[in-house]
Amino acid sequence: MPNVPSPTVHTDLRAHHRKLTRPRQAVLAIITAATRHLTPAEVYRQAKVQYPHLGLTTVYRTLDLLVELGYIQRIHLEEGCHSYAPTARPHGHHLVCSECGRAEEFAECDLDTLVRALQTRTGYEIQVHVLELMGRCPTCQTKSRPLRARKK
Amino acid sequence: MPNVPSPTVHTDLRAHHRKLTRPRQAVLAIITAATRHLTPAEVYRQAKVQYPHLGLTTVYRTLDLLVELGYIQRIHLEEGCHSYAPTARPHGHHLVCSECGRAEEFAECDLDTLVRALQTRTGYEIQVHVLELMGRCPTCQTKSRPLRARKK
DNA sequence: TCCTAATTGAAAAACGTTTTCAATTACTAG
DNA sequence: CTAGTAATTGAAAACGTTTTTCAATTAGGA
Repeated sequence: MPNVPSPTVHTDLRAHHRKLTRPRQAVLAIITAATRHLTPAEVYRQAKVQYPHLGLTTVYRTLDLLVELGYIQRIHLEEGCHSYAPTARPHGHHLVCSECGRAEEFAECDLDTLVRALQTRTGYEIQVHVLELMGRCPTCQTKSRPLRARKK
Repeated sequence: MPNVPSPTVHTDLRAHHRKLTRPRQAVLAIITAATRHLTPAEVYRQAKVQYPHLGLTTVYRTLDLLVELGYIQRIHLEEGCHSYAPTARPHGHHLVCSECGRAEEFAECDLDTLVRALQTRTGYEIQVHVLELMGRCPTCQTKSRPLRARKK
Protein backbone atom coordinates (compact mmCIF):
# COMPACT_ATOMS: atom_id res chain seq x y z
CA MET A 1 0.00 0.00 0.00
CA PRO A 2 1.86 2.99 -1.31
CA ASN A 3 2.02 5.93 0.97
CA VAL A 4 -0.52 8.54 0.05
CA PRO A 5 1.14 11.96 0.14
CA SER A 6 -0.32 14.00 2.95
CA PRO A 7 -2.74 16.71 1.79
CA THR A 8 -0.40 19.24 3.33
CA VAL A 9 2.42 18.48 0.96
CA HIS A 10 0.06 18.77 -1.94
CA THR A 11 -1.09 22.17 -0.75
CA ASP A 12 2.40 23.37 -0.01
CA LEU A 13 3.52 22.46 -3.47
CA ARG A 14 0.61 24.16 -5.11
CA ALA A 15 1.31 27.29 -3.10
CA HIS A 16 4.73 27.41 -4.65
CA HIS A 17 3.56 26.58 -8.16
CA ARG A 18 5.21 23.21 -7.94
CA LYS A 19 3.79 19.98 -9.22
CA LEU A 20 3.16 16.73 -7.40
CA THR A 21 4.50 14.27 -9.91
CA ARG A 22 4.80 10.51 -9.76
CA PRO A 23 8.57 10.57 -9.25
CA ARG A 24 8.14 13.00 -6.40
CA GLN A 25 5.47 10.86 -4.83
CA ALA A 26 7.82 7.91 -4.89
CA VAL A 27 10.64 9.82 -3.22
CA LEU A 28 8.28 11.34 -0.71
CA ALA A 29 6.86 7.97 0.24
CA ILE A 30 10.29 6.58 0.99
CA ILE A 31 11.88 9.44 2.82
CA THR A 32 8.94 10.36 5.01
CA ALA A 33 8.50 6.77 6.07
CA ALA A 34 12.19 6.32 6.82
CA THR A 35 13.01 5.20 10.32
CA ARG A 36 16.59 6.28 9.91
CA HIS A 37 18.56 8.69 7.78
CA LEU A 38 18.99 7.70 4.15
CA THR A 39 21.52 8.74 1.56
CA PRO A 40 20.28 9.94 -1.83
CA ALA A 41 21.48 6.67 -3.33
CA GLU A 42 19.47 4.68 -0.82
CA VAL A 43 16.38 6.73 -1.47
CA TYR A 44 16.91 6.17 -5.17
CA ARG A 45 17.16 2.43 -4.84
CA GLN A 46 14.10 2.15 -2.65
CA ALA A 47 11.93 4.59 -4.54
CA LYS A 48 12.63 2.80 -7.79
CA VAL A 49 10.55 -0.10 -6.56
CA GLN A 50 7.47 2.08 -6.61
CA TYR A 51 8.44 3.99 -9.76
CA PRO A 52 11.04 2.10 -11.77
CA HIS A 53 11.61 4.81 -14.34
CA LEU A 54 12.90 7.19 -11.67
CA GLY A 55 16.20 8.95 -12.31
CA LEU A 56 18.83 9.68 -9.72
CA THR A 57 18.94 13.31 -10.72
CA THR A 58 15.32 13.65 -9.76
CA VAL A 59 15.98 12.17 -6.36
CA TYR A 60 18.55 14.86 -5.66
CA ARG A 61 16.23 17.58 -6.87
CA THR A 62 13.30 16.29 -4.88
CA LEU A 63 15.31 15.98 -1.70
CA ASP A 64 16.45 19.58 -2.14
CA LEU A 65 12.90 20.64 -2.59
CA LEU A 66 11.70 18.81 0.48
CA VAL A 67 14.43 20.39 2.57
CA GLU A 68 13.35 23.80 1.29
CA LEU A 69 9.80 23.05 2.29
CA GLY A 70 10.97 21.80 5.65
CA TYR A 71 9.70 18.25 5.33
CA ILE A 72 13.06 16.66 5.72
CA GLN A 73 16.47 17.74 6.89
CA ARG A 74 19.94 17.13 5.72
CA ILE A 75 22.26 15.63 8.27
CA HIS A 76 25.98 15.17 8.37
CA LEU A 77 27.64 11.96 9.34
CA GLU A 78 31.24 10.96 9.58
CA GLU A 79 31.12 8.41 6.82
CA GLY A 80 29.77 9.58 3.50
CA CYS A 81 28.29 12.83 4.55
CA HIS A 82 24.85 13.87 3.51
CA SER A 83 21.94 11.82 4.49
CA TYR A 84 18.39 12.93 4.81
CA ALA A 85 15.81 12.28 7.47
CA PRO A 86 12.21 13.24 7.96
CA THR A 87 11.84 16.39 10.03
CA ALA A 88 9.04 14.87 12.01
CA ARG A 89 11.59 13.46 14.36
CA PRO A 90 12.88 16.74 15.80
CA HIS A 91 16.33 17.45 14.71
CA GLY A 92 18.87 14.87 15.44
CA HIS A 93 22.32 15.54 16.63
CA HIS A 94 24.88 12.81 16.65
CA LEU A 95 27.23 11.25 19.06
CA VAL A 96 29.80 9.47 16.99
CA CYS A 97 32.37 6.94 18.05
CA SER A 98 35.69 8.12 16.73
CA GLU A 99 37.02 4.63 16.51
CA CYS A 100 34.38 2.46 14.92
CA GLY A 101 32.17 5.17 13.47
CA ARG A 102 29.06 3.93 15.19
CA ALA A 103 26.63 6.75 15.89
CA GLU A 104 23.87 7.46 18.32
CA GLU A 105 21.25 10.05 17.68
CA PHE A 106 19.88 12.41 20.23
CA ALA A 107 17.36 15.16 20.05
CA GLU A 108 17.64 17.30 23.11
CA CYS A 109 20.06 20.14 22.96
CA ASP A 110 19.81 22.94 25.38
CA LEU A 111 21.20 25.71 23.31
CA ASP A 112 18.39 28.21 23.52
CA THR A 113 20.02 30.20 26.25
CA LEU A 114 23.33 30.31 24.45
CA VAL A 115 21.75 31.13 21.13
CA ARG A 116 19.75 33.97 22.59
CA ALA A 117 22.75 35.41 24.36
CA LEU A 118 24.86 35.29 21.23
CA GLN A 119 22.17 36.88 19.12
CA THR A 120 22.05 39.78 21.48
CA ARG A 121 25.78 40.18 21.67
CA THR A 122 26.64 39.79 18.01
CA GLY A 123 23.54 41.00 16.26
CA TYR A 124 23.43 37.84 14.19
CA GLU A 125 20.15 36.21 13.37
CA ILE A 126 20.94 32.62 14.21
CA GLN A 127 19.15 30.09 12.06
CA VAL A 128 20.92 26.79 12.22
CA HIS A 129 23.13 24.96 14.58
CA VAL A 130 25.27 21.93 14.10
CA LEU A 131 26.23 20.01 17.17
CA GLU A 132 28.39 16.94 16.99
CA LEU A 133 29.79 14.99 19.85
CA MET A 134 32.63 12.57 19.49
CA GLY A 135 33.98 9.97 21.81
CA ARG A 136 34.42 6.26 22.28
CA CYS A 137 31.50 3.91 22.38
CA PRO A 138 31.23 1.29 25.11
CA THR A 139 32.43 -1.49 22.82
CA CYS A 140 35.56 0.34 21.76
CA GLN A 141 36.34 1.26 25.33
CA THR A 142 36.62 -2.38 26.25
CA LYS A 143 39.02 -3.07 23.43
CA SER A 144 42.59 -2.25 24.26
CA ARG A 145 43.25 1.34 23.40
CA PRO A 146 44.58 1.15 19.86
CA LEU A 147 47.95 2.78 19.45
CA ARG A 148 47.64 2.97 15.74
CA ALA A 149 44.18 2.54 14.37
CA ARG A 150 44.82 2.61 10.67
CA LYS A 151 41.84 3.00 8.46
CA LYS A 152 41.94 0.23 5.85
CA MET B 1 58.43 33.52 9.62
CA PRO B 2 57.70 29.85 9.09
CA ASN B 3 56.14 28.07 11.98
CA VAL B 4 58.53 25.74 13.71
CA PRO B 5 56.79 22.44 14.42
CA SER B 6 56.39 21.95 18.14
CA PRO B 7 58.76 19.38 19.61
CA THR B 8 55.75 17.38 20.68
CA VAL B 9 54.66 16.68 17.13
CA HIS B 10 58.14 15.61 16.30
CA THR B 11 58.21 13.18 19.20
CA ASP B 12 54.75 11.86 18.49
CA LEU B 13 55.69 11.13 14.95
CA ARG B 14 58.86 9.37 15.90
CA ALA B 15 56.99 7.26 18.41
CA HIS B 16 54.87 6.02 15.56
CA HIS B 17 57.75 5.54 13.15
CA ARG B 18 56.54 8.41 11.03
CA LYS B 19 58.68 11.06 9.45
CA LEU B 20 58.54 14.78 9.78
CA THR B 21 58.94 15.78 6.17
CA ARG B 22 58.92 19.18 4.55
CA PRO B 23 55.48 18.74 3.03
CA ARG B 24 54.13 17.77 6.42
CA GLN B 25 55.75 20.74 8.05
CA ALA B 26 54.07 23.02 5.56
CA VAL B 27 50.63 21.51 6.18
CA LEU B 28 51.21 21.51 9.90
CA ALA B 29 52.20 25.14 9.93
CA ILE B 30 49.02 26.18 8.15
CA ILE B 31 46.48 24.08 9.95
CA THR B 32 47.76 24.59 13.47
CA ALA B 33 47.92 28.32 12.98
CA ALA B 34 44.46 28.48 11.43
CA THR B 35 42.06 30.83 13.12
CA ARG B 36 39.14 29.14 11.50
CA HIS B 37 38.35 25.78 9.95
CA LEU B 38 39.94 25.11 6.60
CA THR B 39 39.03 22.74 3.81
CA PRO B 40 41.73 20.48 2.40
CA ALA B 41 41.79 22.63 -0.72
CA GLU B 42 42.36 25.77 1.35
CA VAL B 43 45.14 24.13 3.30
CA TYR B 44 46.67 23.06 0.01
CA ARG B 45 46.60 26.53 -1.46
CA GLN B 46 48.07 28.14 1.64
CA ALA B 47 50.69 25.51 2.36
CA LYS B 48 51.93 25.72 -1.19
CA VAL B 49 53.30 29.15 -0.42
CA GLN B 50 55.74 27.64 2.01
CA TYR B 51 56.41 24.50 -0.04
CA PRO B 52 55.42 25.00 -3.67
CA HIS B 53 56.04 21.44 -4.76
CA LEU B 54 53.35 20.15 -2.39
CA GLY B 55 50.74 17.80 -3.81
CA LEU B 56 47.08 17.76 -2.91
CA THR B 57 47.22 14.05 -2.18
CA THR B 58 49.75 14.70 0.53
CA VAL B 59 47.51 17.29 2.12
CA TYR B 60 44.74 14.76 2.45
CA ARG B 61 47.10 12.19 3.87
CA THR B 62 48.66 14.60 6.32
CA LEU B 63 45.31 15.86 7.54
CA ASP B 64 44.26 12.26 8.14
CA LEU B 65 47.42 11.66 10.07
CA LEU B 66 46.98 14.75 12.21
CA VAL B 67 43.44 13.75 13.05
CA GLU B 68 44.72 10.33 14.08
CA LEU B 69 47.28 11.95 16.33
CA GLY B 70 44.65 14.26 17.73
CA TYR B 71 46.20 17.51 16.63
CA ILE B 72 43.29 18.59 14.55
CA GLN B 73 39.71 17.57 14.15
CA ARG B 74 37.45 17.11 11.24
CA ILE B 75 34.29 19.14 11.31
CA HIS B 76 31.18 19.12 9.21
CA LEU B 77 29.60 22.22 7.82
CA GLU B 78 26.55 22.81 5.72
CA GLU B 79 28.39 23.98 2.64
CA GLY B 80 31.12 21.74 1.31
CA CYS B 81 31.43 19.34 4.15
CA HIS B 82 34.74 18.47 5.65
CA SER B 83 36.89 21.13 7.10
CA TYR B 84 39.62 20.76 9.62
CA ALA B 85 40.48 22.82 12.66
CA PRO B 86 43.27 22.69 15.21
CA THR B 87 42.36 20.90 18.40
CA ALA B 88 44.92 22.89 20.33
CA ARG B 89 42.99 26.04 20.94
CA PRO B 90 40.54 24.60 23.42
CA HIS B 91 37.37 24.76 21.66
CA GLY B 92 36.59 27.79 19.76
CA HIS B 93 33.16 27.63 18.34
CA HIS B 94 32.02 29.59 15.38
CA LEU B 95 29.04 31.60 14.42
CA VAL B 96 29.19 31.83 10.66
CA CYS B 97 27.21 34.08 8.39
CA SER B 98 25.68 31.92 5.72
CA GLU B 99 25.63 34.75 3.23
CA CYS B 100 28.98 36.47 3.40
CA GLY B 101 30.97 33.83 5.28
CA ARG B 102 32.07 36.20 8.00
CA ALA B 103 32.59 34.41 11.29
CA GLU B 104 32.59 35.26 14.96
CA GLU B 105 34.24 33.11 17.50
CA PHE B 106 32.92 32.31 20.91
CA ALA B 107 34.15 30.18 23.72
CA GLU B 108 31.37 29.64 26.16
CA CYS B 109 29.21 26.66 25.57
CA ASP B 110 27.13 25.21 28.26
CA LEU B 111 27.07 21.63 27.22
CA ASP B 112 28.33 20.02 30.37
CA THR B 113 24.91 19.03 31.55
CA LEU B 114 24.02 17.57 28.19
CA VAL B 115 27.32 15.81 27.84
CA ARG B 116 27.08 14.26 31.26
CA ALA B 117 23.54 13.08 30.68
CA LEU B 118 24.46 11.51 27.37
CA GLN B 119 27.48 9.78 28.81
CA THR B 120 25.32 8.15 31.40
CA ARG B 121 22.64 7.16 28.96
CA THR B 122 24.79 5.84 26.14
CA GLY B 123 27.90 4.66 27.92
CA TYR B 124 30.06 6.67 25.53
CA GLU B 125 33.13 8.41 26.77
CA ILE B 126 32.64 11.81 25.19
CA GLN B 127 35.85 13.54 24.28
CA VAL B 128 35.16 16.22 21.76
CA HIS B 129 32.28 18.38 20.79
CA VAL B 130 31.82 20.53 17.79
CA LEU B 131 29.29 23.26 17.85
CA GLU B 132 28.71 25.50 14.91
CA LEU B 133 26.05 28.13 14.56
CA MET B 134 24.92 29.61 11.31
CA GLY B 135 22.85 32.62 10.59
CA ARG B 136 22.92 36.06 9.04
CA CYS B 137 25.26 38.74 10.26
CA PRO B 138 23.97 42.27 10.94
CA THR B 139 25.33 43.59 7.66
CA CYS B 140 23.66 40.95 5.55
CA GLN B 141 20.40 41.43 7.38
CA THR B 142 20.22 45.02 6.22
CA LYS B 143 20.65 43.96 2.62
CA SER B 144 17.45 42.92 0.92
CA ARG B 145 15.98 39.90 2.59
CA PRO B 146 15.85 37.06 0.11
CA LEU B 147 12.31 35.70 0.02
CA ARG B 148 13.31 32.65 -1.86
CA ALA B 149 16.99 32.24 -1.81
CA ARG B 150 17.44 29.96 -4.76
CA LYS B 151 20.76 28.33 -4.86
CA LYS B 152 22.39 29.49 -8.08
C1' DT C 1 -9.01 20.33 -24.08
C1' DC C 2 -5.22 23.25 -24.80
C1' DC C 3 -1.27 25.85 -23.27
C1' DT C 4 2.54 26.82 -20.65
C1' DA C 5 5.66 26.50 -17.12
C1' DA C 6 7.47 23.03 -14.36
C1' DT C 7 9.60 18.71 -14.39
C1' DT C 8 11.81 14.80 -16.11
C1' DG C 9 15.84 11.41 -17.27
C1' DA C 10 20.14 10.47 -19.77
C1' DA C 11 24.47 11.89 -20.57
C1' DA C 12 28.19 14.64 -19.56
C1' DA C 13 30.59 17.67 -16.63
C1' DA C 14 32.25 18.97 -12.24
C1' DC C 15 33.36 17.99 -7.80
C1' DG C 16 36.10 16.10 -3.80
C1' DT C 17 38.55 12.20 -2.39
C1' DT C 18 41.21 7.86 -2.80
C1' DT C 19 44.21 4.60 -5.06
C1' DT C 20 48.22 3.28 -7.58
C1' DC C 21 52.98 3.30 -8.44
C1' DA C 22 57.65 4.49 -9.42
C1' DA C 23 60.75 7.85 -7.58
C1' DT C 24 62.38 10.27 -3.54
C1' DT C 25 63.40 11.22 1.23
C1' DA C 26 64.08 11.01 6.34
C1' DC C 27 65.58 8.44 9.81
C1' DT C 28 68.44 4.51 11.83
C1' DA C 29 71.81 1.24 12.20
C1' DG C 30 76.40 0.42 11.37
C1' DC D 1 79.43 9.82 7.99
C1' DT D 2 77.41 6.56 5.03
C1' DA D 3 74.47 3.07 3.42
C1' DG D 4 70.14 0.71 3.81
C1' DT D 5 65.35 0.63 4.41
C1' DA D 6 60.87 1.78 5.29
C1' DA D 7 58.02 5.68 5.00
C1' DT D 8 56.60 9.24 2.08
C1' DT D 9 55.96 11.73 -1.98
C1' DG D 10 53.42 13.69 -6.33
C1' DA D 11 51.21 12.79 -10.81
C1' DA D 12 47.87 10.44 -12.93
C1' DA D 13 44.07 7.66 -12.97
C1' DA D 14 40.09 5.73 -10.72
C1' DC D 15 36.24 6.60 -7.89
C1' DG D 16 31.74 7.90 -6.05
C1' DT D 17 28.78 11.66 -5.47
C1' DT D 18 26.45 15.70 -6.97
C1' DT D 19 25.35 19.17 -10.52
C1' DT D 20 24.52 20.87 -15.09
C1' DT D 21 22.67 20.65 -19.62
C1' DC D 22 19.09 19.90 -22.76
C1' DA D 23 15.43 18.05 -25.48
C1' DA D 24 11.27 15.56 -24.40
C1' DT D 25 7.40 14.97 -21.27
C1' DT D 26 3.81 16.12 -17.98
C1' DA D 27 0.67 18.31 -14.48
C1' DG D 28 -2.59 21.53 -13.67
C1' DG D 29 -4.69 26.12 -14.53
C1' DA D 30 -7.26 28.57 -18.09
